[in-house]
Amino acid sequence: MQLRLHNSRTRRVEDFAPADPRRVTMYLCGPTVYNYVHIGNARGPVVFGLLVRLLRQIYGAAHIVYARNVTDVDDKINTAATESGVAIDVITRRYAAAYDEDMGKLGVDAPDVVPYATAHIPQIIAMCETLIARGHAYAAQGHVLFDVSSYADYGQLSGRSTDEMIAGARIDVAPYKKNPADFVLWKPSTPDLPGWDSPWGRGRPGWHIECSAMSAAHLGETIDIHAGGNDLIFPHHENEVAQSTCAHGGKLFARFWLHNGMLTFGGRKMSKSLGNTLQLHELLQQHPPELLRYMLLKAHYRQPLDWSDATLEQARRTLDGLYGTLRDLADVAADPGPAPDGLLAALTDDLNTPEALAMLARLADETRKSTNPQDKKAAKAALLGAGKFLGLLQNDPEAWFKGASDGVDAAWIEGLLAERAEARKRRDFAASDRIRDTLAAKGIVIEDGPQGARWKRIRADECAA
RNA sequence: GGCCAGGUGGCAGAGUGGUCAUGCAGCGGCCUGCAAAGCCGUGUACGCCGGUUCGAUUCCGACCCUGGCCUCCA
Repeated sequence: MQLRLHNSRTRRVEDFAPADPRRVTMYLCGPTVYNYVHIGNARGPVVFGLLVRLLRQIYGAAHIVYARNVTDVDDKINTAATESGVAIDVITRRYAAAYDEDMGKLGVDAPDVVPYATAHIPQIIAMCETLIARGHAYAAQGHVLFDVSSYADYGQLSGRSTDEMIAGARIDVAPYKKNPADFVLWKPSTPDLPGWDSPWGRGRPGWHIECSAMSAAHLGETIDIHAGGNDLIFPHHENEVAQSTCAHGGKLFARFWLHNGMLTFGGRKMSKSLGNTLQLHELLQQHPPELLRYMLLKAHYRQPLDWSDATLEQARRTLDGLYGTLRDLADVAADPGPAPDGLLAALTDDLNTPEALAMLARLADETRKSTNPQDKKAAKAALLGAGKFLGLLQNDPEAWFKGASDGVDAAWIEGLLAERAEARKRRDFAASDRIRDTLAAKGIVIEDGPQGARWKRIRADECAA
């Protein structure tokens, strides 16, 4: 099955083949750990994490090296530390740990390597020195700046010319810059802020050089796939290309560039500066993690994806349907099978998760409709296998419907159900319906079946309807 | 203003040069004491205007609109 991926570098969907199938390398720009991330920040790790799962399936897990960095030196971290009066390393450790934990809840597999910027200062300094030695960077007043005019292809990835950038530069042009578009590789630090000794005095790295240095350190000079949000194309990825290519004697930096679309909220990009963010950490306390994951896979990764209560509710009902199938067929013994070919076909087609999700619906339908026990079991195994690959449908169906304990006692429910069963046996439907109403008032819905009644929780907003 | 995406049925969201996405919601029916769940059935969808074509939602061009980037940003 040929993997096809949209390459931002060529702006086309292309057949993917790694430079070396025994060592497939991929890098994703990870978080800056100064606070909890918002749900939009989770889209990249989730969708590209799924791509890594696919790569591991195709090439073998032992042949994939996937790095997702942590930026733990940054102005925003310093600001957060100053404002909260908490030490910088406490801040970075706290939010890096929270990030790992929350990603785990979202079903994101751990990367093979998680490089920290502060653990790569020597490599960063060395890369700066190389760039200076090769005439691509210069030192000025304790800074090291990349000389944009030294790299003819600057602007190619983002599709802009250097002239335009200079003409339309809204950035403050520092007096020590040769060219307004030159960007910082290294900058001086003050005694109260994190800093490292360097040939240019005590300082700290600029953001862009960190990713170049870390990807080179762990993945080599040319990597197969570099992924990130499309808001990073310029300047971050453009600068990475410039730094890495120039430091490595013109070698291609990333063969495939993958960019995910933005998550929007109220029609605008979810971002801290706009103030329209929903914290992943909080959402995980309010909703099943799987529901959040489903939401992030619902649209194709390059499309914008709008988050709203309405779409969240739709997604929940869709998952209710799938779990309803699994609950109805709880007595069919089946373990998750291998990922079905159709699922892999959808995913190898530039990670078409909507098609993959449509397939879950078809498999669920097939599972219900199968009359032959063998077919039924096979269909359920396929459904569970497809779900497992996507990181979905692995919970106990009863638990999905009954939810976490939220104040309604299960024993009390069971007692009322027993009472109601007696009433129905007497054909005392008035009493029976009274009990149903009592439970409905608590958000419990009864479903009568051949094996007796079962129940599920619904959300408060459905009670009235 | 420049660069880059995108506009699909009530909603979400794939896809395709000429019979089907899929899900949610709705409607009709079956089942049920009544419901719920499930089942069956159900919808002249492809921003606008031209062009190419036997035929375009799908290709080409113009236009309108939306979003992203151009400054930290997944």
